[in-house]
Amino acid sequence: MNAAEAGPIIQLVAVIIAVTANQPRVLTVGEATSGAPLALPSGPLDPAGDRTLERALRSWVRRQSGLQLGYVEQLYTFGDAARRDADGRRILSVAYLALVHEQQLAPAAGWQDCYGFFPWEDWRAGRPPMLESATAALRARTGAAGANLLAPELAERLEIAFGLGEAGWDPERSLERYELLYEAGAVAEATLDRGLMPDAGPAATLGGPGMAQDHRRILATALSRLRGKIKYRPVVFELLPERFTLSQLQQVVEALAGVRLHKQNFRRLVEQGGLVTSTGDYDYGTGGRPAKLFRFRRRVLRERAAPGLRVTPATGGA
Amino acid sequence: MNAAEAGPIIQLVAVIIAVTANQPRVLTVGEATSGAPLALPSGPLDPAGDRTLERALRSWVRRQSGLQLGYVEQLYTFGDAARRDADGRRILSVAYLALVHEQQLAPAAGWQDCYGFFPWEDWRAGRPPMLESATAALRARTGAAGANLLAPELAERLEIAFGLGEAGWDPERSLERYELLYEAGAVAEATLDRGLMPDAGPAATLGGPGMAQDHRRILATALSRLRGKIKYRPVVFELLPERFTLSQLQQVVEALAGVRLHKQNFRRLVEQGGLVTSTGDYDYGTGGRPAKLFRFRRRVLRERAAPGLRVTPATGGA
DNA sequence: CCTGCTTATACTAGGAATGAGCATAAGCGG
DNA sequence: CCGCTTATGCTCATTCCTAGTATAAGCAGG
Repeated sequence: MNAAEAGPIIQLVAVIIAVTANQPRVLTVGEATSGAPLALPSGPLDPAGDRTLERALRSWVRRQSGLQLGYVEQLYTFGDAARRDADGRRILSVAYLALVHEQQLAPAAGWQDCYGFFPWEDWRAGRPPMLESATAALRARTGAAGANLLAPELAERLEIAFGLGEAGWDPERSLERYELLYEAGAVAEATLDRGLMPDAGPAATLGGPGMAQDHRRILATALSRLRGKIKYRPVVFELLPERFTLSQLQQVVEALAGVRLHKQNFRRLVEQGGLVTSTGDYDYGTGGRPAKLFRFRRRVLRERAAPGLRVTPATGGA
Repeated sequence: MNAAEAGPIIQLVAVIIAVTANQPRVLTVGEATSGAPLALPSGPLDPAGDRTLERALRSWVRRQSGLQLGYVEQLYTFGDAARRDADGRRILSVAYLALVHEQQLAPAAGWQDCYGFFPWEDWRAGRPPMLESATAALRARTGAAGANLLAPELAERLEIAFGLGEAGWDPERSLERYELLYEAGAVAEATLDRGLMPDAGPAATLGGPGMAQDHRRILATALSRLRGKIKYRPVVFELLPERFTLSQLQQVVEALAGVRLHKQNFRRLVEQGGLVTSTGDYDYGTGGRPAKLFRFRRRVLRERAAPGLRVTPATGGA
């Protein structure tokens, strides 16, 4: 057999996340000014040289962008048949999620606001208005499915993903939401990928121009994973400087979860949970009473099985 | 460039789990009687035919074993340079986790007891005795690292993975435990893979003959994932028949988590949590008072964000 | 039919964790 | 000193969990 024809191309994709100025950011390549869509950084696997996939990723990220990645975890492997390169060869992408500290942020690089790609995911200022049009488009499709047997199942997925039932909005389900919108043709790339979706309807440009190929789906996968993970593993600290105030910590968590939290309860959770220790120092630049500076307390890993930060939205809404 | 030389081979691997007679089982291929090590079922990705990786997996599993898979999720992609086929070509394996109902169990197929591969993971009858030798081997290695800078970090990983600190035993960390044992040369395949581990020591056959290649690592990954997932998604029901008693449900959870649970509290959790509804029927074959038969209540997905089964070990220990 | 065994189910006291809010402290600019 | 800001401390009612005790309802054997 001919391996040249048989084997898909293997690609590594990096979703590199940082939080700056209360916004989750993702590193992209391609200029935003030109018409070319933004893309996630990706690179090859050198089958001869790289001992592990993760090492391969680290090495070309460092070469390409100068970033020395710290926390890295494998995210998902994307292999749908529609993924092809210019020559029509199938591409298999192994995606990784990386978290970098704020100061590591290379100044010139293309950091993009994550919620620019998913405006409906940020509830920090209350329920995002465009959710109405999004769910309306989806409901229309459910209705359109009509006599189709898929309708009730679709309706259930919709209800669960967008928190229309008693469960309410679950930040973790961002991937499911993206997938529903994609299937409904309500995001830009959906209509490009398939011609078979005539009911694209009015909301075809939800969330801006999207990204190259299926990179927006990869980013949605990363957001889901990250939002889930902060609940039971202390990954937030990978995004913060060595020393931080509790407000900073809370703001990073809120930025990731896209939800506001109750300040006093958050503080209690973090302090009583043993996740941080006070350095004796203060931050005087808060604009009010100076804030104690803390650092992550590694020992908590030995003390508690699942040390994370529960994200229970504050009642106030806004 | 020559794609035939450059591209690794892509393989799909299936970890197919069922629970029968209170034991988690995994489907394997290769005869246990001969000396050939057992392997997880694996198959190719047909780049021309299969639209998605998951479909590809489902189709060759059905052809090979006659099993029609229900619940399937992607597990992890394994791509270390050491993974090679007979011709020395690098293999990239995309592993999937599948759960099947007990009655789907093909009779003749090679179902193996999972804890045969990881005897230290089953705490249902109390702390497994061989843990002593395992941790002893690991401690020896930590000690041996001596002046090495790695020592404290290794000691911390050991403490966390095996629950030596206040946190106690965390069923979810089965992969970390396997990896530590592998690194220490305390499982059979470790010494085979590298010659560079002289201090294999006395415990070199922990957990029996192992599996082909790195399949035991893949199985450990699956166990970790599954143990984690039952806590926040109702996946257990994929392993049970349509109707079941609460004791059956509890036994399946216990089998997966490898831990005993408090009966009354488990019942309350499940019933008050709205995870099940009573069918009006009873199972009279329990040997005692007849047990109500329940079924999974799908609606809970709409009502609760993370409907799962917390696994808090019962105090009794044994 | 009563006894003793089994497993299933009901209920409860005490404690810990959680959700929501009030109150106070300590900077700053005027 | 006033009024604004942000940070921090504390309370209180409620829910949830832990670890039990107690009761129900089968079966086998005498």
